[in-house]
Amino acid sequence: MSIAKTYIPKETEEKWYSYWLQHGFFKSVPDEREPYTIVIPPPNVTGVLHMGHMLNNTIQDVLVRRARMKGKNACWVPGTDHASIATEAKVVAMLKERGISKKDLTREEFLTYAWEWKEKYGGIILEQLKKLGASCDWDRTKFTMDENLSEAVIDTFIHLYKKGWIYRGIRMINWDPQGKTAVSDEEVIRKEVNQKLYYIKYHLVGTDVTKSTYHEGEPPVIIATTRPETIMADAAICINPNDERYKHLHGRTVNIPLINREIPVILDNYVTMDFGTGCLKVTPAHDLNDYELGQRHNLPVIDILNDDGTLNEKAQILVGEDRFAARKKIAVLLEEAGVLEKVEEYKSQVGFSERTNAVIEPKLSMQWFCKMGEMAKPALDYVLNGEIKLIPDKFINTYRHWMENVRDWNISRQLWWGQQIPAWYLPTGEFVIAKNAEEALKEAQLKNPEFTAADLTQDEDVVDTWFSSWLWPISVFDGFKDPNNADINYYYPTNDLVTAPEILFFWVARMIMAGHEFRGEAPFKNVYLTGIVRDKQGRKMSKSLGNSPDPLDLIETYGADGVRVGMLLCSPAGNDLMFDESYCKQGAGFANKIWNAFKLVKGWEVDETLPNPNAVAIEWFGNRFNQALTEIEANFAQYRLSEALMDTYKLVWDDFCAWYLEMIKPAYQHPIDKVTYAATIQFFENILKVLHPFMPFLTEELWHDELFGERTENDCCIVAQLPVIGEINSRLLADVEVIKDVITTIRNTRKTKQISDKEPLELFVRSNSGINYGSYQAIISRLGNISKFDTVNDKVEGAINFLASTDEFYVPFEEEIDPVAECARLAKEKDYLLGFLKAVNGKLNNERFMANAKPEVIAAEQKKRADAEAKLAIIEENLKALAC
RNA sequence: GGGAGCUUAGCUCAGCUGGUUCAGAGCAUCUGCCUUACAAGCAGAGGGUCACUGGUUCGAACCCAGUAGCUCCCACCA
Repeated sequence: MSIAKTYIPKETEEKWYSYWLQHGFFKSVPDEREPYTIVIPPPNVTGVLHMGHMLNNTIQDVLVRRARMKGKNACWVPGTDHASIATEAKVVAMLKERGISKKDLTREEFLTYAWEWKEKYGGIILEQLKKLGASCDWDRTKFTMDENLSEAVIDTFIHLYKKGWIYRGIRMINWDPQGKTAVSDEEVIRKEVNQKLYYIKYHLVGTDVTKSTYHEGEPPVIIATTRPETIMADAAICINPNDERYKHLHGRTVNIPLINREIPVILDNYVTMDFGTGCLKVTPAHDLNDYELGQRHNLPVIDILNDDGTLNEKAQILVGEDRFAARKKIAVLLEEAGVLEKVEEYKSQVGFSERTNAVIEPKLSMQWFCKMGEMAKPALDYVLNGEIKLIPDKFINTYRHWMENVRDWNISRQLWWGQQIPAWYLPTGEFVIAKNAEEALKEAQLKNPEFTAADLTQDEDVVDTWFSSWLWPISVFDGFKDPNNADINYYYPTNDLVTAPEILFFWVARMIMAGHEFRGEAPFKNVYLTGIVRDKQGRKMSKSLGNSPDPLDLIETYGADGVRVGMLLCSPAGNDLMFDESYCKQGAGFANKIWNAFKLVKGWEVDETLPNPNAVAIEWFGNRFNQALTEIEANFAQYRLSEALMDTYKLVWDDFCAWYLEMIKPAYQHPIDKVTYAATIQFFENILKVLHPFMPFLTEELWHDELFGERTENDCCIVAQLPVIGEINSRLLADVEVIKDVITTIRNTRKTKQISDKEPLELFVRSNSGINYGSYQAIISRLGNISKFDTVNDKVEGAINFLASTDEFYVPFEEEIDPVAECARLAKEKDYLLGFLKAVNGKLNNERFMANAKPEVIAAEQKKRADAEAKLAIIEENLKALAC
C-alpha cells in the first residue's frame, strides 16, 4: 500500500468525525465510572466562529478527550445562547430588508419571525465546532430558550421574587437607544472620548427689569456642560453652598436660555467648586447624579428624550432631532442668542453599549432588579476557600473586588426575544407574579375575586439573557424541573469551565450564585480563564478591525489538528495570546512530521531470524517516554496546556524521531529484527495516544493502519486509555545524555575540522565515570559514523580530544593539530573550570552555606566539585603533554 | 481617582519552595548538507546588563522598597 508523501488533513477529518459520531464516542450516559463534565459557554445563537471560540473550544476538547482517555465518563454539553439583544437586532434587520417594521408586528408575529430566523441561522456555530473536532455530546445540545430552560428561568424568577430578592423600581438605567433596551452596568463600556465643554449663560430672574442688559445689571450664571442639548430638561442650577463667588445667587432663580423656563438655584455640597465654573445644571432625567440631586431637592423630572434618542415635545425646540444632531444645532442657537460664552475641548469618559456600540443614555425607567448582596457572599466564599479554583489565580482579587462591591442586577430588557417577565399588572396598578396567565388570574382573584383574565396585562419586557445563562450548568441537565434526575445527580457539579475573563462577572460569578442558591453546591470545580486572542500588534481580534483570520479558512489551510496545535502553542493560561498564522503552520508541520515517522516505520520489512541489536535504544526510549509522560501529566495537572503540548512536541520530534528512530533505523533496504519492530510499533501507538487530545484526526487515522494490527470497530484512539507511567531508570537517562553529548561533539568536530559526515572516524575513550560505553557502542558508531570505538588506558597521540562527563575522548586525526590553538582551547576550558571551582568552593567553604543550605543542595555542590576537579586534572595533563 | 498584573533572546513564552558558571524552550536567523521517512527535512552555530535603582542574603531573574513603561479591571465629577 502506498502512502501519501505528506499528511492531507482534509481526507481524514470528515471521515473520522462521522465515524466517532456514528459509534457514539461523544455520547455520555451516567454509569459507574467517575464523571468528567464540561458545559460549553454557550455561544450566541447568531454567532459565527471566531478565534476566541477556537481557542476556548480547543482547550475544552483537549480536556474532554484526555478525561475520556483516562477512563472517565466524559461529557461535554454543547448549546447556544439566545442572546436577546444581538438576535433581536438581527431579526429586526432581516425584517427591515423585507420591508417589515417591528412596530407593525404583534409580539407573537415578531417571535414567529425570530424563531424562523433562529431555526435557519442559529447553530451554524455548532456545525463549525465540529470541523474543529469538538467532541461534544450533541444529543444533549441545549438552547437557552428551550422549553425546560425557559421554564427554569420563570421558576427561578418567581422563587427569587418570593424571597424578596426581585423587586421593581424606578431607577436610572443605562439605555441603549439603538437596541432600545436597558443594559446592565456591566454591559456598558466606558471609553475616553474627545468632547466639547460648552459654557452657557443662564440669566437671573427678578433683577432690575429696566436694566435688561446684562452688562449693566447682574452678570449671568455660567454653567459648563458637555450636553447642551439637555438644557431644556434642566430642573435647577446647583452651586456649592460654601462658594463665596455665588453667595448672591442663594434663593434666586434663572431662566433656561432659548426656552426661558424658570428654574431655581439650589445648594448642594455635591458640586465641586473648582471644576468648570462651579455652577452645575441639574438635569434629573438625563444624569444619574443629577437625578439623585433632584431627589434630594424635590426637583421635577423632565425627560426630553424618546427611546430612540431623539428629542420629544417636552424639549419644546429641536423636537424630533437626534440627540447628537441636536447638540450641534443647539450650540448654534445658543451662539446666536448670545448666551454661549465659550467652548472648550474636553476629554471625558462616555459609556457605550457593549452590544450595539451606541452611546448609552442614562434614563429613568421602571425596571426589575435582582438583589445581589445575599447571593454574593456565599459565591465569594467558594472562590476564597478554594472550593472553586480560578486559573490563573490572579483573578481571585478581581473577583473578590467585584463581589464585595456588587450592585443590584437590572434584569429587565425592553425586548421581545427572550423569557417574558412573569408579572401581570392589574387595573389597580398592582401586579402579581405567577408562572402563567391562569396562575396569575388566580393570584389576582385573591386580591379581588372580580378580576377576569381581561384585567391582566403581562409585563412587556423579557429578562436579561444572563438571567437564563446563569442557570446553564443546572438547566442543561434539567435540574430545575426535575432536581433529582439521574443526569444532574451524576454530572453536577461539573469539573472544568473554560471561558474568557471578560465574562467572569457577567456569567461565572452569577453561575456560582445560582449554583449555590438552587443546588447548594458550586457549579464547577475549576475555572480556566483563557486569554484574549490578539493579533501580532497586540490588538484584540475583531470583526470591525478586520484583523481576524476566518477560523474555517485556517482549518482548510492547516488542518484542524494544525490549527489546534497552533492555538495552543501560543496560549499560556490566563494571558492574552498574540496569535499569528505561523503557529498553525508549525502545527501543520508537526502533523507532517508524525506522518513521515509513520511512513518510515510502515516501510520496514521484518526478518524474523535477525537478532535484536537495539536493546539499549529500546530501553532508553521506554524510559524517556515515561519521563516525558510524567512531565506532561504534571503540566496538565496545573492546566499548563501549552507546556504539556510542547513536552509532547519535543518527545515526538526530538526523542522519538531525531534520536530513537535514527538509532534503530535499519540501513536502506535492509530488514529489521522483530523485537525492535514490535517495540517501535508499541512506542508509536503510545505516542498516538498522548498526541490524541491535541491532534485527534491524525492520530485516529494512523491508529487504524494495519501496522498496528487488527482493530475491532470500537477500538479507536479516541477511546484508548492513556499509557500508565512506568518506572524511570534515571541512571540510564543520564548516561544517554552523555552519549548524546559525545555524538553531538563528534558531529561538531566534523564541522569545525571540515570532515565529511560520510567519512568514518575512529573513537577512543579513557573513562573514569563508570559509564559502560560498551553497551552504547552501537549507538555511538551509528550516529557518529564511527568505524572503531575502543576503550584505552592511556592518552592517544595525534588525536583530537574532548571531554564528555568526566571522560576523555580521542578522535585520531591525521592532520597536524595546531598546538597553539589547542593550548588556547585548553586554557580557556581550564579558566572556566577554575572559575567554576572557585564558585563551588566558595559555597562549600562558607560556614553559613553549610549551615543553611539543604543537604541535597550541599551534596549537589560536592558532586560538582568532584566532577570539576576530575575534568581539571585531565586538562592539566593535556596541557602538560603539549608543553604549553 | 482606586485596584490588580506585567517587563527575561529578533518574536511568543518557561524559569514551581532564592541554590549548577543559570540564564532556558519553540519559532525566526546564520552556516553546511537534496544522507531514499520528512527540504514542511537533517546536522551544527550565533543570540540576553533577566526594565531601572537601591536593599535583604553566604547566594537574587526569583524576596523587599522605589522609579519608568505597558496592560487590564473598577469608578457618577458636569
